[in-house]
Amino acid sequence: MLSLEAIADTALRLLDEHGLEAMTMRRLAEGLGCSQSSLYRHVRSRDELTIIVADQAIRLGMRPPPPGLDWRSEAEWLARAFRAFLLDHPSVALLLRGTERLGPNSLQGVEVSVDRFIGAGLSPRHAAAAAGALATLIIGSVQFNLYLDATDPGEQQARRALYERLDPHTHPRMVQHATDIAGVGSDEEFEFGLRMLLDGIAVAVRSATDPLER
Amino acid sequence: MLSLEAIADTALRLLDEHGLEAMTMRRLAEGLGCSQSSLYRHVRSRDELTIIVADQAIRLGMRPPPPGLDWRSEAEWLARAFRAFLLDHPSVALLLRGTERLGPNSLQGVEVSVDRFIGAGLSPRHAAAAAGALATLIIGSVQFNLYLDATDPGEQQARRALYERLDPHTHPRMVQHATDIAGVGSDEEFEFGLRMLLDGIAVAVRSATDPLER
DNA sequence: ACCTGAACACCGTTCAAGT
DNA sequence: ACCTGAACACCGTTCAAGT
Repeated sequence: MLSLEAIADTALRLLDEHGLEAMTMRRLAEGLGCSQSSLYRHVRSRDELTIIVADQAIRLGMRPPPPGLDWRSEAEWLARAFRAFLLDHPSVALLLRGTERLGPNSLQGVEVSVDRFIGAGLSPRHAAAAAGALATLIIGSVQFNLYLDATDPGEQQARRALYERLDPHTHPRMVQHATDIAGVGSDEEFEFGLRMLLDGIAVAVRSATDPLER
Repeated sequence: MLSLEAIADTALRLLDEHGLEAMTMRRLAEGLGCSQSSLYRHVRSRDELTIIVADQAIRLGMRPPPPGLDWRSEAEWLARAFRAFLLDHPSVALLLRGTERLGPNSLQGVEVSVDRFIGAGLSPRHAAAAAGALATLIIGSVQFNLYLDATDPGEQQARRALYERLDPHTHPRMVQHATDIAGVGSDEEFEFGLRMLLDGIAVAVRSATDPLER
């Protein structure tokens, strides 16, 4: 017997095992042992399905952080946990386009983020903006590095070679610092971006909570 | 007579006028007055085409900033200019997945960003990471808000209504601050994120250039 | 050597026809 | 009332056949 949950589960399995292009209505029906047309009884369209699957994935990717952390450590913990989940399920990252923003689990994520930033001392508007910027950084950093594995020395080497072969007149920095730049993987980029963003938020928190500023 | 440039131009036109789903090999061939198969003479696959188009779009989106700006003002200028370009060509944002990273124009963008951050005082590794984080924020902020126009009062109102109707037990902040949170559009989110990120980078710049730290 | 019509193996979606 | 086979209107890609 067909249910929305069963459809979402099978879709996630197809995604993980065979990638985004395998998440078709035909293969979904085959995996569930029903006809393609039956799927449309539970889902308006493939687009709607991807929104449901994305929201479901967000539920799976959100893990409660250990208690007792300050706002910054907790933000780091949540950000790293969700990023790790996406790295484990790379095709899921391709589904996250903002369209799933209003799903129940996404809303739960916004609630948690906004609550913590308000707790830290930000205004509701700033808290919402900070939560959005953080989510953008997490999801974007996975999405924009999906097919680049900088930990693979072969790929790193290939990038370095490409940079070194550029015209030193038009790309002096790339040529000069080819090894350094090629060596910056998505982990390092993410951790640096996270630190910068949270440093900036810390500045905002201080100026919001500093009695001299009020 | 068919050329890669003509193909990329027509693809961009299709994207702008009719969206991503219109960028098909068939419609491309029709627009160019050639057969579908001819396209494969210039392009290995549709995937390769999207990479070429993405890189071409990056060229169009990069405008030289006015001279004389300090590193931070220049970063803001470049970020806003590229974001404005993407908002003008929303479907282009859907193409940017990191796969285009090694195209000639993307490499030019990395060169410029890295050069400025090194000029500000960051190490090459940090400069590369900062450039990557900034690009992620710009592109992600457009991508994750593509179908949400928060300046549209109807949509803002709908979001507020949705937040207000949530269970106050599980979503206290969303209910309590529904108006505030619904009112934060992608512009505000982007500007806040940009400020936070650059504040954080400013901290790194100070600690890298401060003689006491060396 | 260059080009392409037609075909192949897929898609998402619909709907008349079945039970 | 519920389900689905078959069809429709598309895809990307290939390749034998033409010039």
